[in-house]
Amino acid sequence: MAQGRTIETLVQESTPAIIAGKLRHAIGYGELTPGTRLGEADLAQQLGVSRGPLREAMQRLTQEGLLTSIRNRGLFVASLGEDDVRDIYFARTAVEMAALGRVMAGDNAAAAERLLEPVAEMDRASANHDAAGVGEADISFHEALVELASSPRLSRMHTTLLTQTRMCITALQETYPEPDGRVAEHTEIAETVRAGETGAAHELLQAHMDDAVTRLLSGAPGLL
Amino acid sequence: MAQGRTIETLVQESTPAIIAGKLRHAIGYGELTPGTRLGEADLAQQLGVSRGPLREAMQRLTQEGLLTSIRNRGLFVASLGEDDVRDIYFARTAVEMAALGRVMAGDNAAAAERLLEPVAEMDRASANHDAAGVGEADISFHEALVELASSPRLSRMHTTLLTQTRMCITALQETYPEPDGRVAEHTEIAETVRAGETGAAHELLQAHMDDAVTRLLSGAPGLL
DNA sequence: CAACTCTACTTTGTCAACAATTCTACAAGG
DNA sequence: CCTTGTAGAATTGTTGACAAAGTAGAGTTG
Repeated sequence: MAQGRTIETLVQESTPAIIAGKLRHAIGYGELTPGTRLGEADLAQQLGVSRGPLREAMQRLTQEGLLTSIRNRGLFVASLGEDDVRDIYFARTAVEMAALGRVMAGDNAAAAERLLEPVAEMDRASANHDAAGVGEADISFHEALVELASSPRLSRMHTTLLTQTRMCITALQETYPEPDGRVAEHTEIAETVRAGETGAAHELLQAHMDDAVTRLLSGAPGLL
Repeated sequence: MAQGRTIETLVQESTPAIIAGKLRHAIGYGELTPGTRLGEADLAQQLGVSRGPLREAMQRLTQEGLLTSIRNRGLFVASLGEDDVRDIYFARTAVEMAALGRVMAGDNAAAAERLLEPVAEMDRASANHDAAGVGEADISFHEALVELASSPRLSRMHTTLLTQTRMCITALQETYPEPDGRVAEHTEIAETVRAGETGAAHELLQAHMDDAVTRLLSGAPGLL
């Protein structure tokens, strides 16, 4: 991302893109909870922009599936039911399995090193009993995995899915279990990558995903 | 989609969504070729809407990656280089392989029937020497495959990828080879699904995708 | 003759006002 | 008492106009 240039790139990204990023963050971290109605006038004033650019940004998020639009009634933060949780992880599995396959066709050692960075961060956060930090490092691990596949389209799709994953995690933060197990799980995946054991790595990742779903759903009897 | 109701649903989709659909179609079918600059005033008048809704629609397509935005200079139809073609098919493979896996965990016979519908259409078009029709049926086959997985997120991601696939096909329509082979290929996949031969189906689909890439790239020495 | 500068034009980015629709509250009737 | 109809208020959808940035061309200068 930030390529240490002498002069920072002049071409700034468009205003709607910036606003969309802020909204995406707010939604992912629970500042805007599912079902919330996004009043244009309020939001615009809050963000210091006019309604025009804000509406453009919201269209982006609608396209991503983070907002649902009802004509003449406004835009709402998408609600996630049990089916949605299952679908999010199903789609994530599809994306990350493909990424894993491509990564393991390349330099396994380098990939493992890269993957162990967020694991170390997770370990650190775990030692500090920082539940949010553990969650964030978890996300970083999977983000790194997909980045390593260097597929722009896979990464783009994954970004949306990760935002929705954050929504799930934020909404059910109490569900977070023993962090030591998570550190071990991720370490194991990284080490399997290093060893080049393709089949095992895929199985571990699949199990990791299935675990997450059952954990989330067992902790969420009602919908989000 | 169309659920034969007595009274059709009253809530119409938002204007930006409609416009985005039209633009997506125009881009997919080559009415707007890669690199084209989209002047707002012209397009708005041409579509019979004002600049506001049009801008909102274009933000959607930008989010999808169909348009690239350069601040203060306008929006351009995304150009597809060789790397993009490879990436499109890599992402499509990820999505469709996952869909295939889920489909084959269900009713294989029903799935095969559904998949053979576009194959029949392809055969018909092939008999009429209708190259475009063959291509469209090809797309329909893969669309049906993903629909059968009934995963909203996978379908959404796939829609974008199919638009980009159409761009490739449209840009290199001359590359289309003997349609008989294509009919056979798709038939084989559908029949393998019916037989429940999971491993074989995945291998066939993978080969099908790889073929498509090599065919597209061999026919496209220059970029699109 | 090439390169630079300045001017005018076109286009995008942003904003504020108007029109249309929906929600809320309240009153009337069965 | 519940349902139905009707105003008012608030919000979204759309349009048009203004300001900023970029582009193209002619003119000038080395």
